[in-house]
Amino acid sequence: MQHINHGNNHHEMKLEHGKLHVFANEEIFQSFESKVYEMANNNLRIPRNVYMSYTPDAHVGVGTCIGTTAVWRMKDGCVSPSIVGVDIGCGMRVHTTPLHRNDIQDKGVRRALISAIEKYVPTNERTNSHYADIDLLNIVKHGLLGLPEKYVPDNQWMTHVEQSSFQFDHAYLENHLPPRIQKNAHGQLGTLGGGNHFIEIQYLEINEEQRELAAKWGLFEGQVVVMIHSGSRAWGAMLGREYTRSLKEAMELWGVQNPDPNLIYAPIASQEGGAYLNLMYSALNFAVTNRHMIAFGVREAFREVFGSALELPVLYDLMHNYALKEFHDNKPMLVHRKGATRALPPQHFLNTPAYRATGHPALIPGSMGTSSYIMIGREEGSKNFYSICHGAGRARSRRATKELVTIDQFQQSLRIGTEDEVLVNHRSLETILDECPQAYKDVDAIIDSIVGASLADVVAKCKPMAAIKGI
DNA sequence: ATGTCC
Repeated sequence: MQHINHGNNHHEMKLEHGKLHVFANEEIFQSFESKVYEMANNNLRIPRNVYMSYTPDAHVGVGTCIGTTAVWRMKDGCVSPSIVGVDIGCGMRVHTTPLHRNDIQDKGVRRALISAIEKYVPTNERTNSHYADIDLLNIVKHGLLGLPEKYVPDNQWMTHVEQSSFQFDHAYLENHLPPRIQKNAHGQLGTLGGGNHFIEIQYLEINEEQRELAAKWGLFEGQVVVMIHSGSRAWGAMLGREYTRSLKEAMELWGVQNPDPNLIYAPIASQEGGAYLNLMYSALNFAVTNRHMIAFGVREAFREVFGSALELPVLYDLMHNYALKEFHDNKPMLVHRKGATRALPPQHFLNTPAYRATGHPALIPGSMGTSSYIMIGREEGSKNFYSICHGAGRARSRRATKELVTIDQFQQSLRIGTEDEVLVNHRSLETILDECPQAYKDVDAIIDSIVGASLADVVAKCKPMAAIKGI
């Protein structure tokens, strides 16, 4: 495999079927196993790919590595459900509070917040939605624009998001809408889900060099913020599965060959490709609304503890599993991000108007017990279609983690029993052991890779004080 | 990721 080191944590790998760019510092670059290059090589066989890259958090996934940015032209390109990933529309959201970390240092206060959040945000609702007056069809068709006004505390909840609504041809939806999926999905609106999804209460450490920008964004040293990580729940998973099956059948019919049976794709212009894109947009609408409603519940919880005058403005909401039509060099491209986060620099036209001048906050979670980050994109990010990492990235499988790490070690990483303890909603850590920090790469090395590659800068570090997880 | 498999 021919390898060009461009310096600044930027590597170019010449694989059999095309070029792969890798953004990683030396330590992370050396840690990549050969399987991630095999996967890239299979992905590069998809016709007319114009760009493919890994961010430093890249690791093996189904069909495609998590941490992939892959681009095709709209006019003759392909769309791949495998490069979007199974949790369509999964993403991050941060709300600020007027509170200082000292206000919630008391463990009793933090426990009260955890209980209140659990009351308003079910982790795994299986009965009826709390929100009987929300019309699911309206949500999947129109995203945040489909919400009744009473669920929008302030107009900035509509404007401080990557995208509030995704438009698509609703005919595709109406033809593929099993009633069972509708019922399940409605019951899940505003619920957290399991796996790596979480709600964390954190406090900020502002990067001195970005103090001006932090202030513009309303951030201050020691500020309490709430970080939310969730996706499209069963809606995206079930429809995604259905469309993966239909694309697979189409590929067999067309005689398309790929060594990886889990790698699914179709031309954007094909009926099947178009149908998938339409489904995907409905899932993005569900996902952004789901995070909005989770935040709405978190706001209720904070008001229960601190009084009903308290407001929780949204800092930003953005996704890391999707395929978006974006203009790059004035040409319409389909940019797939699977475990990759858009980080646009100041003045870039793709910024949502509220963040046009400053660039938007790029929200990067760490793992339980470690720091998360609020970043700002740089001009140089154009070399990677403005993609940066989506988190620490898994270092080992759930199973391997459970075999390797003890409960004691997990407790230590949460600093249980100290002043610094990260309080967790679970009484036993056993059920979420596969989410311990030891399951993930070192997030600081991942961020170092991104900063060293000049893709983005750190605005604030977010230190965990309490974590709410599903199972 | 997902009422985790019909």
